[in-house]
Amino acid sequence: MTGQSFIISSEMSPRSALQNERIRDERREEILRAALRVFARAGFEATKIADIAAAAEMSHGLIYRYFPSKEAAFLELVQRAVRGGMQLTERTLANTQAGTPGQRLHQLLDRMLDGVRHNPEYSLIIVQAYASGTIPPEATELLERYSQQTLRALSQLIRDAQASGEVRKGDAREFATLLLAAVQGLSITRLEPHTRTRPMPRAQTLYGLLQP
Amino acid sequence: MTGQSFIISSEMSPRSALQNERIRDERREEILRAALRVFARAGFEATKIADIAAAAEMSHGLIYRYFPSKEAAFLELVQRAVRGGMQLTERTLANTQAGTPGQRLHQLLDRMLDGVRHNPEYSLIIVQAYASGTIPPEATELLERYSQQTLRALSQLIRDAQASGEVRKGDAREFATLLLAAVQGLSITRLEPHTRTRPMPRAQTLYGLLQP
Amino acid sequence: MTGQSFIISSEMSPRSALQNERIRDERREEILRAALRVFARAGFEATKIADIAAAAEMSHGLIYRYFPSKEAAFLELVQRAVRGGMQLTERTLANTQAGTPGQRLHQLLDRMLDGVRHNPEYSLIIVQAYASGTIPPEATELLERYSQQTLRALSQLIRDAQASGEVRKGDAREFATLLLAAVQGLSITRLEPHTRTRPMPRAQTLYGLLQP
Amino acid sequence: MTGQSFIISSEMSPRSALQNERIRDERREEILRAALRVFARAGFEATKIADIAAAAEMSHGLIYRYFPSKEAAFLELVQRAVRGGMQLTERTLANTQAGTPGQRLHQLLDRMLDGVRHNPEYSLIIVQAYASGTIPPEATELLERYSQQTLRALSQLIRDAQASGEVRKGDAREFATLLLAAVQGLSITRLEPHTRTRPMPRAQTLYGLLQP
DNA sequence: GATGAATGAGGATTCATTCAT
DNA sequence: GATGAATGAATCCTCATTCAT
Repeated sequence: MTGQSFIISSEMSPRSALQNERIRDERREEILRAALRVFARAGFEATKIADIAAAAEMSHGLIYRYFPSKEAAFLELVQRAVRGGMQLTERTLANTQAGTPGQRLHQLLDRMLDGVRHNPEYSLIIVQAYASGTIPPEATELLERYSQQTLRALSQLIRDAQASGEVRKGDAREFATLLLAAVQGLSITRLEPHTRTRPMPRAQTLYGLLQP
Repeated sequence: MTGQSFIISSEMSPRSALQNERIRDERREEILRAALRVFARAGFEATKIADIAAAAEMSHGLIYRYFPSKEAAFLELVQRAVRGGMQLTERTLANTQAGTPGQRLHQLLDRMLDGVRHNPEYSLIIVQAYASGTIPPEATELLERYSQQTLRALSQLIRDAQASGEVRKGDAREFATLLLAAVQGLSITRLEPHTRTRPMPRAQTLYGLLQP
Repeated sequence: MTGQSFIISSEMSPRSALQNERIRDERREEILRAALRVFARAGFEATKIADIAAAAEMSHGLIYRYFPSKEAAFLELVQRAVRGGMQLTERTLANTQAGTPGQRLHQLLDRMLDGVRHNPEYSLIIVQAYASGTIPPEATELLERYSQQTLRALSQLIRDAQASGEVRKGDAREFATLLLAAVQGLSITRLEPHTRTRPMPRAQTLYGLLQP
Repeated sequence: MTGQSFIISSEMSPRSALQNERIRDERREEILRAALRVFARAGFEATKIADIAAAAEMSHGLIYRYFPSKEAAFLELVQRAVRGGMQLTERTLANTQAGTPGQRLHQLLDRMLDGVRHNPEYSLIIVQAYASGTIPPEATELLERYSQQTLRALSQLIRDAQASGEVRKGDAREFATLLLAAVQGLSITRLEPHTRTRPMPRAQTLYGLLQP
C-alpha cells in the first residue's frame, strides 16, 4: 500500500486532501440534490432528515457532517433558488444586446416557464419557503429581497417594452406582479400528480396577453 | 351560558337540547375560524393543535370534542375552501342574466381578487394543501376536483367571451390556467409581512389583459 | 357530573385552578426528588431524562411540562444545593446566641457531616456540577459564589474561635479550605457501595483537630 | 519520521520492527496524555473521542488503533492513577529509613498535595471515576481497592506516628479518612477556573492539625 | 361539557465505532 | 499505519392524542 508513497508523499495520507475535498463536495451536492427533491414536494416541516438521507442513499447521520441542521440545508436551497431566480431576471434585463425589450421580456418568460416545467423544484422551494410556518428569519429576508428585486427588474423590462410599443399601456408594476404570481402559481400545479400532467401554458401565450 | 340552565332543570329539555346543539355549532365554528387563520399562515405540519386552541381561546383538549384529529379539521377547511371556490365560479358561470360573458368573467376575477385581498385564508388553505407533504388522499382528491372544475368553468366563460368578441383570441384553457395560477400566486404574497403591504393588482388590470 | 357544579362554580372547571396548581407543585417536587437521586449518583451527562422519569414513575414526556430541559432541572438542583449550603453556614455564623464561636463551628461541622451522612445527594450535586464538562455558565457562577461565600463564612468563624482560644493558631483561610475540602471529599465516598458502608468520621473528630 | 525508512527498505527489518514498537508506545502515551487532560476536566461521559484526538493532534480514527474503546482508555488512566496513588503511600510506609513515622506522614501529605497542586489530573481521574454513572465494574473494583489500601496504609502510618508521640491521640482510621477526603476534595477545586487560582493549603498546615 | 395533566410515538441530532482508501 | 468519511444506536425533545377530574 504505502509502498508507493515513498515517491511522493512524506505525509501518510490514505486519501489525499484533494480527494477528500472532492468527496466532500460531491456528497454535499448529492445531499442538496436529494433535499431539493424532497423539500420541494413535501415542504420544510413534513420533510424528515431520514427522507433526505433515503433519497440521497446514505445514512441520516452523514447529513449532519455536511449541514448543521435541517434548517441549514433548507436555507441553502432557498439561497440557491433565490440567487438563480435573481440572476435570470438580472441578466436578461442587463443583456441589452439580446434584442428589443419586448424580445427580452419574452425570453425571460420563456425561461421562467421552462424552469417551472422541467425543473420545478427551485420555484417550489420558494413557494415552500413562503408557505412554511417555521422558517428562519434569514429565509424571510431572502424571499423579501427576491420578490422585491424580481418585481423591480420585471417592471423595468415591461416599462421599456411599453416605451418601444411592444407591450400595451398599463401599470407596469401591476403587470409584473401578475406575471410573477402566474409563474409561482403555475409551479404549485407541479406538486400534484394529476395537475402535473396537464399541459402548461406557453410563454408565447403569456407574452401575447401583454401585447397591444 | 349553561349556568342559566340550573333554573329549569338538570334533565334534558327540548329547549336545552336545541341550545346545546347551537352552542356546539358555534364552538365548532370558532375552532374552524381559529384553525383557518393558523393553518393558512403556517401550513398543516407547522400548526400545532395547541396553536389552534390558543387562537380559539380554549383548551386544546376541547378541540377533540369537535374534531377527531388535526387532519380532520384541516380537511374540513380544505373542503370549505374548495366548495366556496367552486360555488363562486359555478354560480358566475350559471348566472347568465348577470351580463355578457365578458362582464361575468370580469366579475368573477373581481371576486376572486377581492377574496385574496381581504380574505386570503381560504385561498391559502388550498395552497397549503398543495404544499403539504402529509395531507390525506381525501384532500388530494378535493384539490383535483377543484382545479379541474374551476378550470373547466373558467375556460367556458372565456370561450363564451371570445365568442362575443369581448376576449381576445387564443387557447381558452391556457388563459384559464394562467388566470387561476395568477390568483393562487397572488395569495402566496399574502403570507409575508412585507409583500402583504404591497398593493395587489386590480381585477380590471387582469381582465384588461384578456381584452382584444 | 355537572349536576353538582351549579351550586358553586360558574366556571366549568373540571379541576379547580387551585387543584391544578397543587398537582403541578407536587409533580415538580416529585421530579426534583427523583432527579436529585439520579443526578447525584450518575452525574449530569450520564443521567438520561428517561432515568429521571423512571425514578419519578412517570412518562419522560411529562418532565418537559415542568422543565424546559435536562439542564434546567439540573440547574435548579444546583441552585437548591448551593442555597441550602450557604444558608447553613450563613445562619450558623449569624446565630451568635447559639454559643461561643467554637461551639458554633462545631455545630456547623456536625450539620455538614450529618448532611453528607444522611442526605448526601445535595453535596453530591455540587460535586457533580464541578465534575461535569457541560454545565451551563449559570451553574459555574453558582458554584463560584457558593465556595467563595462558604469559605468566607467558615474562615470568619474560625478566626473568631481562634480569638476566643478555642481553635489553634494558624491560617484561618487554610483551615477553612481544608474543612470544606474534607466535607466534599467525604461526600464522594457516598457514591460507591463499598465505601458507603464505612463509618464516616464524626464531627467531633474533625473539630478536635482544630483544637489547640 | 518513517519518511526516512524508505532508504533502508520497505521490508521489515529488525531495526524497523523495534522502531515501530517504540513509535507505537510513544503514540499510545501521547493519546493517554491527551485523554488524561480531557477526561480529568470533563469527565468520562462528556468527553468525546474527537476531543481526545484533537488534544493529541491526530485523527479520531487512530485512537482505535491503540484502544478498543473510550472506556478502555479511561480504564487505563484510572489504573495508572490508582497504581500511582497506591505506590506513593505504599512506598512511604515501607521506607522506614526515611525518618520517623511522623516525618514520613508529613512527607506523604506533602507529595499528595504537591500532586494535587501541580498535577491534579490523576487525582481528578479518580474523582471523575467515582462521579461517573457509567464506568465499568473493573473501574469500581480499582477504586475500591485503592481507597481500601490507601486508608489502611495511612491509618498504619498515623498509628505509628501516634506511638512515637508525633501525632495526637484519636481514631487513626478516622484521621486517615479525613486526610484522604481532604486531598480528594482539594482536587475538585482544581476543576474550576476561579477556585483554581486560590492558594492551596500547605502540607505543613494539614500535618500541623494532626500534631498534639 | 371543559380543562389540562399525562402518555408515548416520532423526529432531530450526536457521537462511538467501523472501514475504505 | 493514518485519515476522515460513513453508519446507526442512543438520546433529547415535541406534540398529537387520551383521560381523569
